[in-house]
Amino acid sequence: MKQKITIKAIAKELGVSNSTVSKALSDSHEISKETKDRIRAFAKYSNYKPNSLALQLRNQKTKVIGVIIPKIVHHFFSTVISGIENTARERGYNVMICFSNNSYKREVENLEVLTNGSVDGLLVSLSKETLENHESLHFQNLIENETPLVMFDRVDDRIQCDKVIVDDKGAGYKATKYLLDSGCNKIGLITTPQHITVGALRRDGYERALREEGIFIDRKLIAEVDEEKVLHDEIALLFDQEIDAIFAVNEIYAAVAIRIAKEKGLRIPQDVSVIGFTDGLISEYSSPSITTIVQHGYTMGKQAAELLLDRIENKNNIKEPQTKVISSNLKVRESSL
Amino acid sequence: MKQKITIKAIAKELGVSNSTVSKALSDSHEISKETKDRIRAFAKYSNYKPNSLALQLRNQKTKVIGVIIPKIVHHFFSTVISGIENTARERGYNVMICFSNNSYKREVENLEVLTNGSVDGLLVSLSKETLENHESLHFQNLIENETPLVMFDRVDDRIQCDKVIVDDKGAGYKATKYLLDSGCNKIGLITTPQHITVGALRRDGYERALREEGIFIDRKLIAEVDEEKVLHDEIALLFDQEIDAIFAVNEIYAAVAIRIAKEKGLRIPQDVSVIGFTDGLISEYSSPSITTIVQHGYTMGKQAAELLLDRIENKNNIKEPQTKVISSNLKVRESSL
DNA sequence: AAATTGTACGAAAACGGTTTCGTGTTGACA
DNA sequence: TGTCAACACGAAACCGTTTTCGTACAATTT
Repeated sequence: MKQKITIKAIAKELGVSNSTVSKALSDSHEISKETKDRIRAFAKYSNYKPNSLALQLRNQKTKVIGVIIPKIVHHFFSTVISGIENTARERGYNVMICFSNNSYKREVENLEVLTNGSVDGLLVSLSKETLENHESLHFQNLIENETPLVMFDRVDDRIQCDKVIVDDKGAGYKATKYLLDSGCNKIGLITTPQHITVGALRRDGYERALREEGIFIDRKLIAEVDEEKVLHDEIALLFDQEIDAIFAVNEIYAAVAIRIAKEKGLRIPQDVSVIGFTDGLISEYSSPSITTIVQHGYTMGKQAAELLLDRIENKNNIKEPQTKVISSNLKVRESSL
Repeated sequence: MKQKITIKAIAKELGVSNSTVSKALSDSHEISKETKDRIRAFAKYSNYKPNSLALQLRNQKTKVIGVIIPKIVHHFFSTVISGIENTARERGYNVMICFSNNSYKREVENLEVLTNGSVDGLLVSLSKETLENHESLHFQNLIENETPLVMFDRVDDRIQCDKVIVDDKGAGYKATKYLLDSGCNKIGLITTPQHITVGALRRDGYERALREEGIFIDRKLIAEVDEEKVLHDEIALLFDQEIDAIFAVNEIYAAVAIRIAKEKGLRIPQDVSVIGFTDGLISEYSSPSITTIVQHGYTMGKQAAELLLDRIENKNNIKEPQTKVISSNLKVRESSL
């Protein structure tokens, strides 16, 4: 890469001092019109652009926010990123994105790198490993440093920072209630292991809806699946029970459930209704299209970014961490009555 | 954010000079063991970490690569990003991601921001608008500056830089040939308008395969769809013709085609075979699952990043720009015979 | 005893900007 | 003619680090 032109070079070329050039370019009243014109013309001619590193060092701020997410190849997270990037850009910030790949070690590494002065604040969604092992001490340093930090979606309650989460419990309730209202009462649940907070919360909502109707919560109707390899088989077990509906905590589980139902000769939604979670392309384009809880990832990203930028710029000088809850709604499609 | 501890602060605290601290921390032989120990102990105690901005300015390199892509909420691009981030990380680089949102204006803006010294090189996939209007002059400056630049997937041949592309023509040929070999000969094509290079190339491959078999290329069997709103209707028109197979240049088009076929009471694949492009979640999880050309986005990202990092670090001092072609293969699933 | 070498550290420049604080020149005014 | 303000610009510090070079002192060699 060729050496870019600097203020020094301009100063030398035109026989003036650095300060004069700097002031001329920032339209200071201290500089005469003739000098300004001369300097500006030359700067434009030589395609001068201020070196942002130098500015960042001087101003002690980078106008960059760091983002750490579990993975990018994931429809929900990519919509969140989209929301983050958009609001950041609107407010003059850039984003630096890292992926923990659901590994604790990589999350810590990313944290190390990003907090060495290259970002003004952080947006984090915790990795699966971190959640499983309940190890979030690496964020404690940030809190002590008063580094602006906002967690979203996959958060740890023990860390005192701003948070943006989905009303998973409410959404689970909403989906289950819908199935109950449409006449189903043998509702299977396909969820994650309990340490994945979002899965656990959606399950809570499911159970609450059933209890309200006085329906016994049958463990046999609940499948906790984890490993992707045995996904199909584990879900198939559920169909050995007598069921008239399925609530799946993500769209892949829902799609697999539909496939199995078809294999068993069951009609959807006449024999089995299916509701998924996270409104992605699968839900929209498969046939039958899938009724889902839409999660508003874009909104989540937007709100998280706004919360962070307000902290960074100290807009509202609130001290206490706040938590925003994004409510989700049901989008009824073909897979439910 | 609290002021972090600096070398200066350590020096002052211990009554030594900056240079001594710096040297001690980098284990220079110039410093006595006792002094080193004293300084290191204090640095560790006070949780000292070098300010990366200062280092970047000093070393005239940021260890960051910039990425500009049309959009992130797109399975193929997110896999590419994944490949980029992984190889970058392995080689000690971070990535800064921007989205043009398919707008020329935003692409230029992003370029401006990223090339002001904050990145060592750029990875770009052109926006739709840029491709439509054939305006890629904003990249000419980069070439003149000798800024390391690699374009991938959506490239402009007129820009002299490294490129990584998919063998779209070959893939289109491969898909069509497969349909022909399986006994189909009235093959509909669902593609993009001609200015989208990838669509045009896949169409070329389609036409070549037909010509080789001496089959007349029927314009009525080719649907050029663009606006997402009328997607369904435009594709439906194709089914007014007599067809026994569909080749769609992306998976959404394929999914919509399957839906329409089902609506018309056609069985898949017995009555109509369908092949899509870009192996995403829809193809994998919908039922029937969709035969697709898999594009190896991860590999593309990886190769693009490697090409760029080699340029940046001047590994192989090749001068001429090179182009890598990623070949794609057909993944046969349920939607084809 | 003088010269050389080695050790251990400090001063200063450099990266590319901004900003504060002079300072020389001019013109107006008493 | 002396004083003062306004104007237009330059010197230098600063952001946090590395690195070159200089140097004081002690130890060794001649």
